[in-house]
Amino acid sequence: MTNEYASRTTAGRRLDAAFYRRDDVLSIARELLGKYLVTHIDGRHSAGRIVETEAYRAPEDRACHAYGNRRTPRTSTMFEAGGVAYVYLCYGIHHLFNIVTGMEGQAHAVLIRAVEPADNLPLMLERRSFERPRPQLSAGPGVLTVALGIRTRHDGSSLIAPDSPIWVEERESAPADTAIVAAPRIGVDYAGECAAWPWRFYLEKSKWVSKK
DNA sequence: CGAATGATCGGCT
DNA sequence: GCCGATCATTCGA
Repeated sequence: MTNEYASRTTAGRRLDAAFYRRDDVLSIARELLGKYLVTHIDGRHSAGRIVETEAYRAPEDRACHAYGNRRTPRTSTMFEAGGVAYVYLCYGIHHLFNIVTGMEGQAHAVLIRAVEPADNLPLMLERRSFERPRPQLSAGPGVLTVALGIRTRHDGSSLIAPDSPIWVEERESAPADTAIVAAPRIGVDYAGECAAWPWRFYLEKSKWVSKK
């Protein structure tokens, strides 16, 4: 793997429109575990192995920003065809990265909650002002975006286009179903009964998950 | 225009 | 475990 921005060399198979543009966001959230989130941002390459995700699905999901298929300037990205980034500012501080899925008009998305450092660890440490790797480097939706250089300016960015700054690729065989835990999502207590739905998925044995 | 509110994090008790 | 930071977004007046 190279760290040169000019090179688009990949270590695996980039996920395509057919992967993202499916109706079942829960399956996609599961299948993203073990895939690699790659960024070429500010002329620099980095990547992390996805170990924790959450699914959000309008219209019935009260935790989803597009609950009831509510279209606002912010949520419009979620209604695009699958394969683009939905990035928004949370608590005025944190940039949270989601992957839009489904067909155009379906507001479905997968929040990436944690990654294990994969490519260019020194850069990820630098972006977080860390001396040495430890889980807080990239375990959590607000910190992994810092480690990978993702910001709200990437909202709406394609994950499919050949020159896109962010994409996901497959580098290894999928984890066994028994290695995956399904649990309620984090931080959505305001969402009533939806808060209990087990739409959070993580690799049970990973040390890089935000919360067990 | 004013006010409320977060799909979080890190520091402090 | 608790709590404040910090601001774009949203909604209501």
